This record gives sequence, C-alpha cells and structure tokens, in this order.
Amino acid sequence: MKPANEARPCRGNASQELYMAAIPTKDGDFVAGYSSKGLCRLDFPGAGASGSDVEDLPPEIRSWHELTSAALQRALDGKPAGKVPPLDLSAGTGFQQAVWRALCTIARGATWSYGRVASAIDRPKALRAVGSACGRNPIPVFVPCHRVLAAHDKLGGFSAGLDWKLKLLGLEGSWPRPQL
DNA sequence: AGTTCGGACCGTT
DNA sequence: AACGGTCCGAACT
Repeated sequence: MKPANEARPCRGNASQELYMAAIPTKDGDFVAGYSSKGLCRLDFPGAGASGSDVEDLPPEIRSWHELTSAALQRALDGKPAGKVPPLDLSAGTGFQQAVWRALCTIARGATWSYGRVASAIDRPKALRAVGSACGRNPIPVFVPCHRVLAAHDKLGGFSAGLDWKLKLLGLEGSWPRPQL
C-alpha cells in the first residue's frame, strides 16, 4: 500500500510525503497526518479524512502515531495530554505560525481572548486575523485553539463545530465558566 | 442585566 | 474586493 494521499500536502514542500492514520476513540475516529517533521494535522471524526493501515507506517511515523494516539485518548479522558510527537506547523504563514505558537503557551485549564492572543504576538489590533488563524489551526486539541474565547467570556466560534469546543473546554474544567 | 447595530481593524484568498 | 472563530461603544429592551 502506498502511504496515503497527497490531498492537502503541507504548503511549501509539496513534494513531501504525507502519512495519514486513524485514531479510534470513544468519540469517533480521528485522523492524524504526519510529515517528515512530525504531526502536521489532526482531523475530527467525520471530517471525511481517511487513513492508511498503521502497520504500513514507517517506524518513526509509527512511533509518533502511538504518541499521538495515547495523548489524544488521555485528552478525551479529561486528563493532561502529556507527551506528544513534534508538531510540524510549517504549513502556515508567518502570522499563522506565530498565532499557533502562542496558543501552545496557554495553560490547560486557562482561557485567553482573541485580543489577548493578538497582544501576545505583538499585534494588538490584529485580533480579527487571529480568529481566522485559529480557524486554520491544523492540529486542534494539541494546539489548543479551543482555549480562546471571545471577550467577556463569550464562547466565540469554532470551525469544527461549537459542540467540540464545549466538549474540550469541559474536559479541562474551563466550561461552564468557573465563577469567582 | 442582556441584546443588537455599526464601524474599525487585520491577514488571507 | 470580500470574507472571517473580533471588539467596543451606543442605543436600545
């Protein structure tokens, strides 16, 4: 079997191979995508992505996949994700990568506003563009775009569906909003 | 207190 | 030129 398709190769290195493999969970089948640099994509169940057989993965990819798989199971179990494989965010523009990196600094159990993320990357007025960048986050859950709420504790949006955002926030004890 | 509207703002296609 | 996972203030209910 060949590795996988090349439907949406990470931009910029189109000749790179992209491996895809499913992760069965109690919430459905996720699909993870790997480049030579690491995990570069994660699709929610029902997103239409399909994966190849895990046994056909090259050794390194396969070990990454096991890390991803275990981490995802923990996350969906309401526990800290723990160790994850290297994340390949190279598909994004400079701005997007800056946003995604900032997201990774939001602690589990905490939430930021889009405006705060914008300030964190030193572009206070680009809060709207930050929303767009969040929407294009290729690795949801592990790059925690769900921890970004609209101002004044409003929920804001979520590309994969607000039910997923609520679920992920709930697993981290961040929703419903803890009252002070 | 909550809701709606209108403009300002910014990166991407 | 148009579109967003936005934000804020003003003007409502």
